Amino acid sequence: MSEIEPDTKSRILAAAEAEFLANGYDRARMQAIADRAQINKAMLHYHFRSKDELFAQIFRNKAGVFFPKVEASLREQPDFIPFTCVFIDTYMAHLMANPFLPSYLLQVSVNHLELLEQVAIDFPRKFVRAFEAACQSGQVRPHDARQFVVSIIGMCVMPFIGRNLIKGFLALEDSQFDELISSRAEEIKRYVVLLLTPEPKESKEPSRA
Amino acid sequence: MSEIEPDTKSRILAAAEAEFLANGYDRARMQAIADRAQINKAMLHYHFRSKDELFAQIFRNKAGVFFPKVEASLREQPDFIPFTCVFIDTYMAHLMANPFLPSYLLQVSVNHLELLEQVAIDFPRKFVRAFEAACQSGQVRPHDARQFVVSIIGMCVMPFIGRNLIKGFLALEDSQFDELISSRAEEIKRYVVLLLTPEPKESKEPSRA
DNA sequence: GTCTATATCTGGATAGAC
DNA sequence: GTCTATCCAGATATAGAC
Repeated sequence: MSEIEPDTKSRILAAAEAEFLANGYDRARMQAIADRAQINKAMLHYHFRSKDELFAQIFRNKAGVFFPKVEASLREQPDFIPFTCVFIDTYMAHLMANPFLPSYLLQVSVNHLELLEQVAIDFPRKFVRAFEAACQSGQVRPHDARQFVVSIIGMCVMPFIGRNLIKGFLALEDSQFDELISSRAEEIKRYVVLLLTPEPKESKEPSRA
Repeated sequence: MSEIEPDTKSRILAAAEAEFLANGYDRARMQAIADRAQINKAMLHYHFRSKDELFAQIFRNKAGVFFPKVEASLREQPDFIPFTCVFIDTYMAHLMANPFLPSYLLQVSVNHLELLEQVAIDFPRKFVRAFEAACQSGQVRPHDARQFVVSIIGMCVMPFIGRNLIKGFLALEDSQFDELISSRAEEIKRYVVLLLTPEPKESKEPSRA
């Protein structure tokens, strides 16, 4: 009408995003998306050929923004530890802004693996290389880089994919849970610093037999 | 025949477990389960009323074994850190024996939340309480217990729910990935020890031999 | 208990008028 | 571009013979 309503296509995208987020790909219903967008089911197929295509479009949009932004935080820096801390802040900020992404990625990794390949994501490997360099230069405590990456990702991502589970297990209210998420970056950085900081050289302590 | 083949019902259960693991609840097909069990589709409905019922049965079985076992590792112990290490070993061992469970739990937490409530799982809260006690007694470095729990779970569970993702991101072969999983418990325990060990007040040696 | 055949239902996709 | 009506495949579930 006269309102500055977003055009149909973007309404559909927003509606689909919400529906996919709420229910996951398999349980998401084209009808429900149409309802959310307040249009007819046929319009979905007019603008996007299929459910698959619709999902792929959204995923590409999101991933195309997300990964470059995260990767931008990976600019070379002299010190690896603060560099990692920046990465964690960036990563968590983007997750909080796009809390659906981890679940999407899991979906994709099971149902639409080919989509992943279209999005070049080499920053994990870059990270691993940077980590290994830092290990050798003695900047960080010697450590398996891949284990470290898995730990970081796991700690960051867990609250987003396991929201219901965690809330249930720990008997948390929504507000408590959101609070937990918002202080999560600090928590993870604490781990990182503790884990990576090399033991003082001349120490009297036995270097963990 | 004359072989000591398991009876139909258990064959179905095993087949269904495999199918649910491979494809998740939504993409699991009753026909595929029947094929795996080498019986007819109708038999599934004879022994278990519906797909939902079949899933629920499996879940209850598994959860009924898993949680008590894990909980058993939570016997009171004098020192909280070794106690946590034992917990991690137990937890990871059970995950490796039941690699589908984390994905199941996620499924359930989205689609079948009511199933979770049937399985009494109060060990996370017990753990939190034990943790807080240890904090106050100065046995461990002061710390947010719930954040800690989320971190542990995330680190343990990540490789099981994100197998494809991790393999893709880090460009790992199956063998490398399995190796990563099998040394994972050690990795996590290293984090735990570093994080929980109180800073040496003045002493020359941290109380860990 | 086990099968074959079939009913039923759901949901993605298309045809065609406007 | 938008709608109504419809198709059709795929999947769960049931009927009923053996």
